[in-house]
Amino acid sequence: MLDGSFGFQLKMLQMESDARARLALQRFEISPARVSALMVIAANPGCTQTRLGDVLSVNRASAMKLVNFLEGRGLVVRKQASDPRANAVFLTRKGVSTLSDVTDTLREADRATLASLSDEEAATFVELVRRLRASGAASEETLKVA
Amino acid sequence: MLDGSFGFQLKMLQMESDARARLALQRFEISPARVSALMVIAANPGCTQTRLGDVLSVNRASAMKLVNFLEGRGLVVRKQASDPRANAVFLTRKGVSTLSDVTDTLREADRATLASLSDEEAATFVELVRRLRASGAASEETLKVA
DNA sequence: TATTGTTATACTCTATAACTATA
DNA sequence: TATAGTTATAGAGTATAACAATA
Repeated sequence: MLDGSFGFQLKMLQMESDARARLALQRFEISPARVSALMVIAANPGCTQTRLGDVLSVNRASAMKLVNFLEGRGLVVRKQASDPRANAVFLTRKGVSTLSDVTDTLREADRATLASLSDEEAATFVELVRRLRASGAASEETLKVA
Repeated sequence: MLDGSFGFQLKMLQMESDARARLALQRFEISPARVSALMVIAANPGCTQTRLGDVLSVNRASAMKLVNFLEGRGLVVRKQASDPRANAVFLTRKGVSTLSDVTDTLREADRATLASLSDEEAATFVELVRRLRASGAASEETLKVA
């Protein structure tokens, strides 16, 4: 069976990782993507929806839907930003505790994904992903054109 | 800015890789996913649509749409399989030559994705992805439940 | 003039379920 | 009964375009 291009291998691995995370998050009734949004808001208290979208690489309209969902769940709130055009988004108390539980669950899922590697190999892999991400972010404007 | 969970980092990296591949494939007017299907058929001449779907982790209906597209482009043909219920899918002459061009293009895109790593690091990364994929395939039935 | 949030709409990819024809 | 292909339909996720309020 063909191994295919590296891009394909990477995609299949990511899908595997996502499926594992989705399964682990079932009891919280939340998707991995929505947890990511929650994480970004937690790390950037009071961020605008547009800024959230930038970090997640989705547009304003999509970022708004994420916030709508999280707000509907009582995990985040919209407050008035210094610029009255913008919303400042914050985690609620419930959002903080939910994120804590969910983070533990995701950590386990990540561990399962990397289970076939030694501790050293896994650390190397995580570090290389981090570096590739860091360098890729620089050329993101170029790619956005696509 | 939050680095987020490993799964999130992996997803962002994959999206970056996919966007790059999509951009590079623009002149062929074909998506990375459809090229992957073409690659699988090339490596498995005469494979059924169901088998194609298994390898790509999509169901029969989705695999059929991929074959419809590739057939419409004249890149593959459906022939009668030994089991008359099934189709045997093959690359056409045009499919072979297109795949060759497209493969070169994708190789460049992959190189660009890994450009920030040294040759040794890139080799390590590719190898670790391959191993993670190989081990994950074993537990695929479990994940499909999700 | 540019930007934020919003709304409505559409597109892509995939899944599900039902049907047919074979095994 | 089980499976391959097909078809129609639905869902998730995202994008685009236009609008109001504000900078």
